[in-house]
Amino acid sequence: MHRWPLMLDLKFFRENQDLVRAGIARKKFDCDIDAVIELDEQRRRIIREAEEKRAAQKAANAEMAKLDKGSGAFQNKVAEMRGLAQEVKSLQSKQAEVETEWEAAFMSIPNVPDPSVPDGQSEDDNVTFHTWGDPQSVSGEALPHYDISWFSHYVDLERGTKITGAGFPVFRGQMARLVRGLLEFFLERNAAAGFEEMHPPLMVNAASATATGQLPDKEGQMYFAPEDGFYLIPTAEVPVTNFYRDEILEAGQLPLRACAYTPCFRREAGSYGKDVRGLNRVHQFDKVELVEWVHPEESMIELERLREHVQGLVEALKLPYRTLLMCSRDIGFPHAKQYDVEVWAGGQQRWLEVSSCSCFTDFQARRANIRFRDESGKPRVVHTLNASGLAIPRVLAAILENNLQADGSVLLPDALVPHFGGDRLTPPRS
RNA sequence: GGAGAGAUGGCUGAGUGGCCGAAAGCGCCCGCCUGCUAAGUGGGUAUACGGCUUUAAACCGUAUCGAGGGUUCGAAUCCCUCUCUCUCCGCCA
Repeated sequence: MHRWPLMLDLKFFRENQDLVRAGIARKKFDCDIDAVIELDEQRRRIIREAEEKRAAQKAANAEMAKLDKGSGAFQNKVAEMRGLAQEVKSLQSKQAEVETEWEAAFMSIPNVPDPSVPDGQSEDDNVTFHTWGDPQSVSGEALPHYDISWFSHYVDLERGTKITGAGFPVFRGQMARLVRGLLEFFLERNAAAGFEEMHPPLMVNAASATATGQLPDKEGQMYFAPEDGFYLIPTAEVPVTNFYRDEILEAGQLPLRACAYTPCFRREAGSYGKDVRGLNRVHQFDKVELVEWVHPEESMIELERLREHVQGLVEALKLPYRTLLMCSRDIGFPHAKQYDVEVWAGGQQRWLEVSSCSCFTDFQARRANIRFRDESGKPRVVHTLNASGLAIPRVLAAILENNLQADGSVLLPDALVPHFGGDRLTPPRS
């Protein structure tokens, strides 16, 4: 009686419980698969019963349609059908109840990791997949960005705290321009690579957040406006992926590629005191995001392409980086496979994550009900991918740290010069 | 925020309590016909879930006429709530 999204391939799930179980066991999420299976059985039992009664009711209705309404036979039939009508009603409400319960249980099941994802217990088990540039080659002047004398002038965290709260920086003057230049650089480079630029809403409803997997997994990490039931987006992935929610695309349209610049809002609950200095972790930041909708058979190849594209962005900025293949316990709830790209921040002498390139296989597309017509004309669920391209604050941090000159200026990579309108950021006057 | 109008299949658009999953037209697909094209002509043309089946197809059943709830033996059709769209007014970047 209800239409619910195709959350998982039900049949696959039922018939390959062991695979699903084994896959999920490699991840870090708790979920009760037995409960889901039990609820599914219960659900199907009730559906069958309710539908049988309903079919009987409909058959009787068809007969009654042919009877004279004033006749005794008609009146008898009405009396006879009263009981059945009650049964149908109560079965249907029971069905709705079980389905709601089952759906909630189902939504808590994470995606299964791809076989190529290495086992691992923590971030220490992530595999270094690729490196580029020499971390030791950075400027001898390197300082943590937050220790650069003029940093608090250009990135005013104190006033941001006054205006809003901790973790809401105000970028000023040349730094604001540099942020804008970076965004422009990323957007243009992505557009040149075939990503359609989008400018989406910054707030989303619960259905959208559920489709991409933020709900129910990350409920506490999003800012929420209860009056309207809207969530501030933690990434443009959410509104952009939902662009095609509940749609059936044509096979010829795939792959679809989009990019979007948006501010991102993250409560970062539970990470207090961890990496929070300067720009390392803030509650609002700018990011250009890449999203793709692809044919299921191409998603893993596309992930590699996407990763290479993202690496190209970092290379254009001349920032040493490494790409990690994330291990099973370090990939996210909706992820099948994930690479993180981390740039070297020479002042802090540490790696900063600036992009996460992910393949969600059909996990998000099922929840979002995004399908395409395959060669035979049958609807099939697409695969989605996304990547940051790139997140601004940490890129900024690395540029500041790695390119700091003795006179306090920061030399900018050639690629940014036309977007910034100069080849270096200079200390503020006075 | 106030007043009014509306929401039906890929599209247009009928349908105001009883075989309505839904007329008709358009589009699309398959066939026929036709020097070619156009026209004509016959048929077909949703999705999901459940059942059956080794799988799939076929088949059977159920649901879906913006969403949710109600009335009724029976709802696209009646009632309530909500959402959205359009028009007018107000407010406002």
